[in-house]
Amino acid sequence: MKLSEFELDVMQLLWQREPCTAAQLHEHLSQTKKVAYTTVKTIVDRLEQKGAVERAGQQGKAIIYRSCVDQSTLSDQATPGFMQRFFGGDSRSLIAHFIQQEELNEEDIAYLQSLLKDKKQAK
Amino acid sequence: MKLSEFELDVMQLLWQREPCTAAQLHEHLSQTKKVAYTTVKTIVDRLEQKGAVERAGQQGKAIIYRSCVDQSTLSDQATPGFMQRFFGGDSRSLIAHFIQQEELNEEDIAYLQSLLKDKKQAK
DNA sequence: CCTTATCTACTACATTTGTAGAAATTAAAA
DNA sequence: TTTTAATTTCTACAAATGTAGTAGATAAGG
Repeated sequence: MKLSEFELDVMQLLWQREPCTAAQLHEHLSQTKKVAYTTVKTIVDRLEQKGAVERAGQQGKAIIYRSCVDQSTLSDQATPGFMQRFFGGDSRSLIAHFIQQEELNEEDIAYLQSLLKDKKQAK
Repeated sequence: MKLSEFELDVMQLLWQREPCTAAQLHEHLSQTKKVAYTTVKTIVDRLEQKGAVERAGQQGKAIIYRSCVDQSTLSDQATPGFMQRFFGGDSRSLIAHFIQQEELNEEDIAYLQSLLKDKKQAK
């Protein structure tokens, strides 16, 4: 399943607070970005058409939506293309990039170290 | 600078073998994907318009191109959006995902471990 | 020098994406 | 029950994207 950037922004919100209505999604998106309610609703409709979202009931006249794909499924799909296009397919340099650029606390670091250790063991 | 997927595919090739002509790019892309020469040339033209690529001479009647943005600049720009959209902005889970999903040899693992150690030290 | 194969430049078009208004509907309020 | 305010549906449209054809230019070969 291929979703656009805006569609993913909506999915992101939905994953965090589902089930919810288009109005609620609009509410939260508005905090970051000036956007009309109908624009958000259009995106939700497209997500429904693509089968990423489904109706989970009503609340007054408003439709309650819920996701029907999960984040990990989509990130699994997107990951190879991203790695190829921005890091020439070199997973090591991608991981290195993130380790160096991103904020990580001691606990995060310890966790990632343990993952690497496991990875090594598994060989 | 915002480039499309196909544009990035061409950039990727260019970074690996620049400077080169549109015909050479087409040659390599053809190995993976059925695509007309003029399609590739159109993408190169658009990249030139966007200022991602420039002319670096001629070879017969063919134009030789060279990139004028580098991979790290573009990946730095793309990274936050990708992390947000596919991992809810959680860099730790993104890195974890890649460590677990991707193929890494012992040397890669050692390298990444040293980066984490540095990261910890720097605190 | 003329022909030709190749390359560029220009144009075209369907689809997707971001964006939102207008019209129709309906739950809720009065 | 009638009005109203919020929602859904439908429609629209510009820009970006993937895709490629056509026409014109030109280097290279004969």
